[in-house]
Amino acid sequence: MDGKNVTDLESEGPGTGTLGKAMAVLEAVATADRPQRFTDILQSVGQPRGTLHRLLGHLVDEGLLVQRGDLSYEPGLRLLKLAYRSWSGNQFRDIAEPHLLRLHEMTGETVHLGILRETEIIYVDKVESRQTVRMSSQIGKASPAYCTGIGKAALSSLAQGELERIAAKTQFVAFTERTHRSAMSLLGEIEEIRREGHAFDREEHEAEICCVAASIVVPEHELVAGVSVTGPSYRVTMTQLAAWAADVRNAAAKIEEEARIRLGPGRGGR
Amino acid sequence: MDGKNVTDLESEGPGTGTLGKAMAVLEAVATADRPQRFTDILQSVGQPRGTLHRLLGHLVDEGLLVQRGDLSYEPGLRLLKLAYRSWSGNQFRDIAEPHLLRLHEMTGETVHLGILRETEIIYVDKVESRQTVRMSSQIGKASPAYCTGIGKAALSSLAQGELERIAAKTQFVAFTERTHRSAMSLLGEIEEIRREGHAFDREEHEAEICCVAASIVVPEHELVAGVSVTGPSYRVTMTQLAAWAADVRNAAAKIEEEARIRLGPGRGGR
DNA sequence: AAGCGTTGTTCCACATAATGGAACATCTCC
DNA sequence: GGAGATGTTCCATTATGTGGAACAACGCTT
Repeated sequence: MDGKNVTDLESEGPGTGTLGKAMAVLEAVATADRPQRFTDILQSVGQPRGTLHRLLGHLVDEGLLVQRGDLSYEPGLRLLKLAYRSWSGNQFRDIAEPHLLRLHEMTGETVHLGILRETEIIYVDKVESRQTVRMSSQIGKASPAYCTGIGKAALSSLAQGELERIAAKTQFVAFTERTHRSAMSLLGEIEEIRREGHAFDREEHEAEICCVAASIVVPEHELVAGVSVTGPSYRVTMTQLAAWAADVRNAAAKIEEEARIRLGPGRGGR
Repeated sequence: MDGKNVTDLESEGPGTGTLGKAMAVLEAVATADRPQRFTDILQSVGQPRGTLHRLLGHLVDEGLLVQRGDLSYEPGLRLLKLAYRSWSGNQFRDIAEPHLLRLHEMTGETVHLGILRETEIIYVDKVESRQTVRMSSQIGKASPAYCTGIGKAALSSLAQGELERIAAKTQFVAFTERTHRSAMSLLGEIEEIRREGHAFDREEHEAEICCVAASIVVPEHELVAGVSVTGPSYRVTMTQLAAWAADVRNAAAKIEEEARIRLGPGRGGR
């Protein structure tokens, strides 16, 4: 029927049928940083006008999207409701929490917990400098794995084949001067990270922001994640970060150990 | 094809096609408070086995659900990613924030901001007693409108017809002794709330918890919401709540005014 | 260890529901 | 008031999802 859906944009690919298309549209709108108009979406998702129109209609009916007065689309409230339990019921986060707090007390800087999902890191928790900010603006945020500390740490703990698959799938965008520009460059650093046991982000994703990170792996649950301590370069030197590396590795190890125990045998009985 | 999907569980109803069924499944899993097994879902969503099986397969492929080792299903991380912008890009929340903070400073108790979505209130922000808790456990949570302060305040600002439609759709569950048990009972209180301009929750949803709330309405954006101040009964008496009512109404009015201005003309040009 | 119930998975003829090209509105800026 | 966008509707075509029923894989009990 369609000659194009064979190509993989970034999603899993073929067999997902109608739902896959709907989700691609949803993701296009949710990922964009401003309300998307019909034509915008038309371009990001390569679908015929008629189809897209109906798809959007359904998404709005379902409350997944909201159409504003100027006809542009925004993510709807229902998403928040649905996500609620994927966060609040997240045992892994619960387990990690005290360790994150401890790490924050030791360093005084922002601590992140993120989970690897293909080429992305999704942040599931954050402890930051005691501020009035309540829901941290980062929860649920997705960042590319190849240019973040947690991302690289997580990648480094994958089997080589898996790592290469993901590296091949990654789109290298030069966020800053120091961002990796190729899979080769990334794979090189991963080697080093494997030896050291921790990863640095030297202003590779955002200028003036750097971090140390270590990975957390729970194979029984196909869970690959990481913790990091992040700070602004003007306050946190690389030497300082290096000094924290052991603590970060330590925290990661503790979380990993506890998760293995408390999350149970998992899909071992598959 | 199917003789049952005509009945409305709680979702919009018919014309949403395949996507609608998928979302019903997703919602069933996300709403349940523990991992759902195939058979559990089979019962909550009235779909034939074959259909449900494929549906679940697709949802897992898309990352919306995760299948665990014991074959049970949980909400997936992708939901968190998708919800991210429905929260972080939410202008209304941004606008309300300073007012919530002020209200919190005045009262010292927990302040909520919630938006009405049919029969439910979805909490989009929360300011609580300065604790170490970071992401408030409430963001994205959905509670029934008929037994919460914000819910009743929001309902009271609807046109009578709309109110009755929603009341008719509501399932009255007796959470506590004081929970409304019928639409009639609810409609009665709504009358009163309209006169007063604010609503109380007298331990109707959770024992030992009560609140005062006032509604926020931005018709241009089809937005019906509310703010509340909540506290445990042992510390916050009804007299105390009544004393705060004016402040709550005031904050609501301020938010409403600012939202009208800053959110722009909205769908007026429809 | 055989038997039975429960739970999850696969198959396939069938028709519903998605498809997408093209014509029709509607708005916007010269 | 016309030319170029941008959004909406229509409808014959068939791919896609449907769901009954048979099958497989447990986990209990006898």
